[in-house]
Amino acid sequence: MNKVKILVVDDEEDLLDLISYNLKKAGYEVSTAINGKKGIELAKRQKPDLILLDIMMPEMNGIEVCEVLMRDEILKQIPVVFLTARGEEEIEVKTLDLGADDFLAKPISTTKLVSRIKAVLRRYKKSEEENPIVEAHGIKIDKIRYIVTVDNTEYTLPKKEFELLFYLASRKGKVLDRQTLLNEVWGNNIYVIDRTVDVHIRKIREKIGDEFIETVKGVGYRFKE
Amino acid sequence: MNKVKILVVDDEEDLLDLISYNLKKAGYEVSTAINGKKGIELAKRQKPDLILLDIMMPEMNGIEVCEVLMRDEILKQIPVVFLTARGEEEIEVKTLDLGADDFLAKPISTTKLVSRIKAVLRRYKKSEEENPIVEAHGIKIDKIRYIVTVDNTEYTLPKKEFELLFYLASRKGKVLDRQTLLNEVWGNNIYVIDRTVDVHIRKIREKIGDEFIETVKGVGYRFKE
DNA sequence: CAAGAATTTTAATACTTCATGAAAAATTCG
DNA sequence: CGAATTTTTCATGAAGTATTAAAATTCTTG
Repeated sequence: MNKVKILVVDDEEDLLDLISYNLKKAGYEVSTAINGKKGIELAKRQKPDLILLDIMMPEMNGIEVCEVLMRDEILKQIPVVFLTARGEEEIEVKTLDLGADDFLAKPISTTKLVSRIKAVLRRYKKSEEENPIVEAHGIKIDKIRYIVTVDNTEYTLPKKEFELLFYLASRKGKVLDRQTLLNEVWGNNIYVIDRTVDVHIRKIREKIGDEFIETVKGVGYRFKE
Repeated sequence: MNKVKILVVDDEEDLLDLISYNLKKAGYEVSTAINGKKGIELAKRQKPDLILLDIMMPEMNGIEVCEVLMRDEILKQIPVVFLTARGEEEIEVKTLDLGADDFLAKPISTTKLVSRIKAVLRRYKKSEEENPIVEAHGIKIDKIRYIVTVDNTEYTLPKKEFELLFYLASRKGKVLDRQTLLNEVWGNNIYVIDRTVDVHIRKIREKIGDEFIETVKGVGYRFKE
């Protein structure tokens, strides 16, 4: 449940701030670059989930940046959304084959910005997702229905408890420490003390019984194999 | 083994050739029209499975073409994907009302063109394959007549409410989050806050009773299995 | 078996989410 | 056009959830 990372590249600092602020408010992790070169560097280092790229920039424009990205086997996978000013001349529309995922004309409403970005991300949503139904020892954890079944009794756990259980059960036998669980289930950028995990474990056990999750003292928790 | 037919309408012959070439390569049967009027003629004669429509065209623009198509009982069923040049944001809003299925901003890579078209066709096909009558626990939802029957009492729900209910009921047991519901029931390109879903759910419950749709806190809604 | 360390449990508090009512905006239809 | 209906937004409070702190318990090890 890590936050989605977005890289914004624009030479106008004000706009960078504005966009950054709104994307953060919408729950994204944002990094910014003030020119194309820095943008490429950051992209390589961070591997963001989406790049928002201004076309008109001095030195290296957005299209050039995009061309560089496309040459990298990993970076080429990342969806790119272009920002363009209204009235900018067409840039060889017919021959360009850049792989833009969307275009947003400046100025753009923040609502629209966010929802367009959501739409693009949605299209890219990873298909390599975990199997949504985990079964073992008479327990069935169904992420499609958000229902846990133990010996034909159904339980509805609250979101965090369900996701914690699901995460553990998807990795049967593996001991996971608290920090890992926090990172993976809660998300990287959340500030929560690790005792919180204990309490959730306790609540899960309270509901479905304590034979499924084992404690490994000094290390973490493990779903019974 | 009929090929899927796509009609491309654009006034720029080069672009028409480029798109046509790539769609054919992707296994589609392609026909082209160089202006809106010819496009409509061809659509009537051929009944394509999808229409790719440039917005900016002389004489009759893409929006006008679409409006004509919408007046025809048969043609209105065909999904329309718009091609829009950068900076034509305003137009986009209008086309939403027309029931556009997607937007492609020029310039677009041919790979993306094809994959987006595939996505639209997939989505469209799915809805065709849905059984138009869903029954469960004394409720019958009939999409042919747009009537819901609960214990022999008939209800006529407004469009959005009906479609939301139908969508949920067609996926019994599956938890659907608000964003998915918005995308699937409202459409990809619409900007509506997700609390809207809540209100519609409430109206549905108000009318047919609240035993059918369950709330999964923090996740979404689910039709009782 | 006692001390220290780690976990479990309890309980209090802060935080989220959703249902609801009402009103504004958009759409439909006469 | 204008009234009726539908759709969307907004504000609020109640219910449910998550988090923290702290006390009780269990476990480990010398």
